[in-house]
Amino acid sequence: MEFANRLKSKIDPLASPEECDLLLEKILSSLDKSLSILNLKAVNTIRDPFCCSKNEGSDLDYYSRDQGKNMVSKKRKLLQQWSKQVRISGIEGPNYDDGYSWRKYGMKDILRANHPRAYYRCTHRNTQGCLATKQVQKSDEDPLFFDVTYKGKHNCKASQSVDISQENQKANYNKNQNVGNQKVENLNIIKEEDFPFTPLKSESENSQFFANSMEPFTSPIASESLYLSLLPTQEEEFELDQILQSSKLSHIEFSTTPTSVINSPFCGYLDLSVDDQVDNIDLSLMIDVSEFFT
DNA sequence: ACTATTTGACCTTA
DNA sequence: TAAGGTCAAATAGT
Repeated sequence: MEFANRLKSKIDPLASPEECDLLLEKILSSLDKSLSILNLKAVNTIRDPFCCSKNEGSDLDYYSRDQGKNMVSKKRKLLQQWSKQVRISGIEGPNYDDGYSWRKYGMKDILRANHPRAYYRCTHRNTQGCLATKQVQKSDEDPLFFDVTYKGKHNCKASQSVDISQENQKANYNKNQNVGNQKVENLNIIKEEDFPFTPLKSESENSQFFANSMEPFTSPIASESLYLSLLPTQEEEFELDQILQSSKLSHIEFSTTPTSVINSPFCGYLDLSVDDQVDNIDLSLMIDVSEFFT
């Protein structure tokens, strides 16, 4: 606001274009940072339990075909549903390993979407009756991103075939070795709404999260690492709140809505494991988001 | 031979 | 009725 007011006062024939450009740049930078702070707050709004439990247990009339093609009225329970967005820039593409084995059973062009949606079900559906499914669709905004929607929980025993702690070790090794871009499998989960599976121990210990789409926050280090289940721990969330509620920030007011945040391409987590990234945020900004988007 | 994927047809849902 | 979701025969891969 301050920069904008300054710019406003400069709009006269005497103001130099360079001066105005500088102020414009500062305003744009502030907007970026503001959105980053909103992303932090989105962590809490996205994880509102209601958003994931609303479908659970609700009965719905439907008709299913029996062997004789007769239509039979039945009740069914809608499966619990989760969604997350995955950024993939490596060779794995949408077939990245999330620890479960999936069988592709369909592909569909979606209206007003540039990329088809792929349908997967758990490999153990027939053998163990596991009803978990997932849908994968390349993002329209950024071809490096995939929207993944999980439906139903795994009840199969043969799941989680991948030792994720080993994967994390490998990722940390790559990070420490400062491996270049070539031939490194990159997988960044940048948005997650209640991961459908019980996080493994190594995941909660290593939980790291970072903002997506915000170039200043997509560090080269993070983009070369493998992250799985990036929800912040309770301690980290508490830490976030502490930062946001510190004296420096006591005047900040957030007025976001979950929907707008979730739909924002900037929605994501900030990687708290990289301290200087947090330092990059100018937390002294005052934001009233309701005015921000009107 | 067995398993996984592709893809057009069919079914369900709103 | 259109769009999304699933089925299953054909095909590909091992």
